[in-house]
Amino acid sequence: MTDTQNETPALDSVFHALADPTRRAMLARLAEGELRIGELAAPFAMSLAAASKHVRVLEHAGLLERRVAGRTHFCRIQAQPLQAAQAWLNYYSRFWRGRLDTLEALLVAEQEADDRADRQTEKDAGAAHE
Amino acid sequence: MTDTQNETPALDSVFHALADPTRRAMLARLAEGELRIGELAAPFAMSLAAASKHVRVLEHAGLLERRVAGRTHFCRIQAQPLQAAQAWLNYYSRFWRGRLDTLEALLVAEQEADDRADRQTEKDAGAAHE
DNA sequence: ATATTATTAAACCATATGGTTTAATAAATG
DNA sequence: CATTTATTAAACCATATGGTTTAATAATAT
Repeated sequence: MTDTQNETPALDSVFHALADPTRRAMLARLAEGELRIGELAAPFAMSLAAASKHVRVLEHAGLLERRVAGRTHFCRIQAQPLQAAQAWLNYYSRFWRGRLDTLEALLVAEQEADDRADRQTEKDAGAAHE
Repeated sequence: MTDTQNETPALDSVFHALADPTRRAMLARLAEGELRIGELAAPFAMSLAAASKHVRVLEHAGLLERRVAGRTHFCRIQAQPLQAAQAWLNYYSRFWRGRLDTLEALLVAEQEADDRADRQTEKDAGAAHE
């Protein structure tokens, strides 16, 4: 685990940005290509000003880059910061899965011990039979 | 893309829960095993009540399960909801990476076209020379 | 029975969030 | 130049967040 205190502000803002369905939908659309603020806002039942604020949240999280061309602002996704979030999730979910695996391994080991015991008794029974 | 509207409330609460460093640190510790609320709260410079609220946020996001034994509450991680978050991140970061790859492929293709053109003119020049 | 311990409830506070509406700014267009 | 278009700024509002402190609750321990 690299840290948990220094890379943290980025994670804060990235996870926070992702915690809103409007913003996730915006990112989803941006994955297909560059969009103007107006286009980005269009699908949502909210004022342009509100959408504009969501864009800024994404921008501050580093998930979106803005290119101003005249009076229109073009937005493109910048998914690099997602990697920190992914890394965090992967690390801890692996940790968790590891724990589950350990548990499962224990159960399997128990089961196998039982199986061996069963086979042994079968064999014994068979030997007695033969 | 499974949806973007129905699985969304879970994503909301999971990402929101993860957007706070205290809660991430709590999860990190829980990855190592079950802890009481008091133990979970100990490392943080905040009241027990505040920590207790963080625990509830994690609980509501489904990331933490509480087992009450007498007066003490034991918490264990329940990382299943992380998978939805992981899935979202993986899907879109792959999308993004795909786009980058496409862009890169275009640039490489252009470069190769240039190279071919260069080789051609070299060859022509060579032929003229010979 | 009384005290101690583990945790939540309640009331409160400052600040953040997600919206709105009404300007303001600045660029393209008739 | 006047107007329309694209976007943000500002002021405002309700509710949420992350804290605090001081009870309340309930289970142990003395």
